[in-house]
Amino acid sequence: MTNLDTNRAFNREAQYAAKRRAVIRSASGAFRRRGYHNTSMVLIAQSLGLSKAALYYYVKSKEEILYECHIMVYDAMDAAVKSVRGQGDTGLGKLQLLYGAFAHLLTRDGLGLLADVDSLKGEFQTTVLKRRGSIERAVTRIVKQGMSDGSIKKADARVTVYFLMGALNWLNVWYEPGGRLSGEHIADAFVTQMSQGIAK
Amino acid sequence: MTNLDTNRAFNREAQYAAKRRAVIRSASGAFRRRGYHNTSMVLIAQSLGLSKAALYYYVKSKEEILYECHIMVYDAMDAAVKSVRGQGDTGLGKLQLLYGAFAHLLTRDGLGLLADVDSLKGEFQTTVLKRRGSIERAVTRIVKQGMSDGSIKKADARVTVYFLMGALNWLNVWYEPGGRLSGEHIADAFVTQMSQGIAK
DNA sequence: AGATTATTCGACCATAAAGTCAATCTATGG
DNA sequence: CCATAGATTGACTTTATGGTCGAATAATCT
Repeated sequence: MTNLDTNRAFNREAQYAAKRRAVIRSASGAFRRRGYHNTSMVLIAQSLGLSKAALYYYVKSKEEILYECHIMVYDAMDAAVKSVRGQGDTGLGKLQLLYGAFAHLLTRDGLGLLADVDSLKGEFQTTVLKRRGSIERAVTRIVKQGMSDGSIKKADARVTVYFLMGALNWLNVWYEPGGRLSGEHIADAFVTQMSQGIAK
Repeated sequence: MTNLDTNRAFNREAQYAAKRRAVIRSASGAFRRRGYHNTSMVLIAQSLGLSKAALYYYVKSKEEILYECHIMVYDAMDAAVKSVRGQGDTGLGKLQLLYGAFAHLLTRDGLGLLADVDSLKGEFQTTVLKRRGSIERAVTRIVKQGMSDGSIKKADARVTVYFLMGALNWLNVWYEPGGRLSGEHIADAFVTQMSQGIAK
């Protein structure tokens, strides 16, 4: 096996992985715009110039696509959580960085939080709920930290977090990529609004 | 035709209307919990102790049920908007009343904002979007009023409103009637958070 | 070039769930 | 107690769509 061989083989795998990702990304957009159940496999296929059958070469089921869409977002969010570790002096400072990062993910980066968790079954649903819970807990932890260090006003942390996450989730419905409002603009506005809402 | 007749006839109609409402209400809850597409007509029927066929005596289609669910919420919200007319001295004061009323609707009163607008077609969808737009415009108007009278900090009113409406919409996902958090509690927290987020 | 493997497709199958309908049961009025 | 209108049903049809499969095509290796 020559070096070229492994390069080729690698290329193959990379090609496959790239196309698989393309399927997920394309579906993700369609799901966000039209909803999971209003998006047929044929439509996803067409938007990629493929036949429906070809899709199943890259993916085991429609549900798996939805699952991967969720995972994609939560991976990005986990990365954001990790990236603010150490940064930001107070809890509020940390939260500002994190919340801004979230807003960027969901606008500039074209990712979309999906609400369709109920369409996932069994293991898929369990995992996704776990991931969502994990994110929420991370945010809650920061909020509580802020309440301890005096940067955030004391209140029910759970409600606070749900309030903030809700605003983010609603982006799916109204944010249009390339529209009047840029991701930066929105992220700024959200961070400001969030900060003032909870700062002490 | 005696007086009794008209009473009876009225009773019939009232009975019919009441049962129809029961169908909508029951479906509304199921839609909120499981999602529109994950809720079959058979399930709705069962939860009312009826057969699926009987449902179609009260309702023309599943889509019509979804439509009515939306309308129910928007009617309630319109009423809330009307009820704060005249009340509240500043824009912020008005908004506090309204936002609290909204939060109450969506918790205590068991109504649920649905995001499934994409599952509605044609006239149905148009109307629902119109109603949603109308509510958003009403809220925007109040926010702008607040920005004029100095009670609300100047910012992009549209983004502000979306932010606030998003937090409300997310209630569907996490609020559980009869759970640890009462509707009152949540409404209070939301109003506080909202106020501080935008007050000058 | 020929063999082998990766990719794609047309045509089909399976099924869940919406929607229909003639027949039945139930209440109301005379 | 019969007649009529209201209410409900079981059994059926229809349809949309997710998913499968063997064959065909394209790419890669020796």
